[in-house]
Amino acid sequence: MFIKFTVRGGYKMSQNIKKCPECGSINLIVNKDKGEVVCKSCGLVIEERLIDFSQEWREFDSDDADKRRRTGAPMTYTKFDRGLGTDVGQKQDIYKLAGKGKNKFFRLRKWQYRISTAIERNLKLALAELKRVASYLKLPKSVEEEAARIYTLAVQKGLVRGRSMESVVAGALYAACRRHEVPRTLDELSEASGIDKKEIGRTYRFVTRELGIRILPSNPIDYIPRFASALRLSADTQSKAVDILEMAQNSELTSGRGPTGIAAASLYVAALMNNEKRTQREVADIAGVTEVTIRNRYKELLKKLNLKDKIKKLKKEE
DNA sequence: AAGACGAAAGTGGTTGA
DNA sequence: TCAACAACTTTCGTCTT
Repeated sequence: MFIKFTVRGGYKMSQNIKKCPECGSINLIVNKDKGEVVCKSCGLVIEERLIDFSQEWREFDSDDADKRRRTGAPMTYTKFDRGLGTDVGQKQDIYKLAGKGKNKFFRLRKWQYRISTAIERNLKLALAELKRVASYLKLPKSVEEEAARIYTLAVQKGLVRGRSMESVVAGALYAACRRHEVPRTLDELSEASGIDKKEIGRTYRFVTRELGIRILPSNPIDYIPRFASALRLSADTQSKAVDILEMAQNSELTSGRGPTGIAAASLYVAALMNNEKRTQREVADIAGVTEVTIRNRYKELLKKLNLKDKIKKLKKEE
């Protein structure tokens, strides 16, 4: 006989059990509920924990789906109730009720409204704002989700009190970006959310400290691709900049310095070497630092990495 | 004339007493 | 809580291309 089971993905596998290995009988019973294959003659359990991967139902229309599906939408922090909330009815349901039923219905709705506590209402607003800023910055969904989680925790700990909701949202987003290694500068967040840069930094520090979120110092390399594309530099220059950055990190030029400044400087050098020169001002604007900072970093890079000779060589070759 | 460079003074945040 | 401090910025004058 064949015991057929379907593996996820639709791949079908059949296991060929023909007869009982003990008594040789071909009289086998498959008990799907228990997941067993038993020999009818001698009672030997040939196979236990048989797994049936197939769905035991199929859905042909949305009615079937409603009746048979046992799971709902995925849980998400980007909805104020994590996507798990239920509403008491929509208007169209009223017509199915009459008299007493109608009254009950309105009562329930009213109560549900009241039960929405201040926290939930705050979350609702805040998550809308979060969504707006995240999409403005074109942040990936995972970051948005993380930021929502951080914000939710912050609200639960009462950290929003005395601070503006928007600034906490911005702080949570900033933290989420850092954790997911898609750093945005404070300036960018400031522009997107309309909150003062200092304020975002303050709440960011406060929230991460209070929630005990550990955040690694952001890696300058993470900034390279974004800056490079904003400056329309070639992929070659980009990888060169990363090389330079790695060399800089090895000679401990990077510690204690602002990561954006270093990223900007190595991009500037890489562009120079690849004959795709950008002015210091251009790079500085994109990276959100001043020319002076780039100059300082640039100077250090040349000195420590002996790039000066290389640049000179390149120039002579031209 | 634009860009690069450097000096000097100012800013906001951290650290250590 | 305050002063010292490091990193970064702003501003401005000078030099180079």
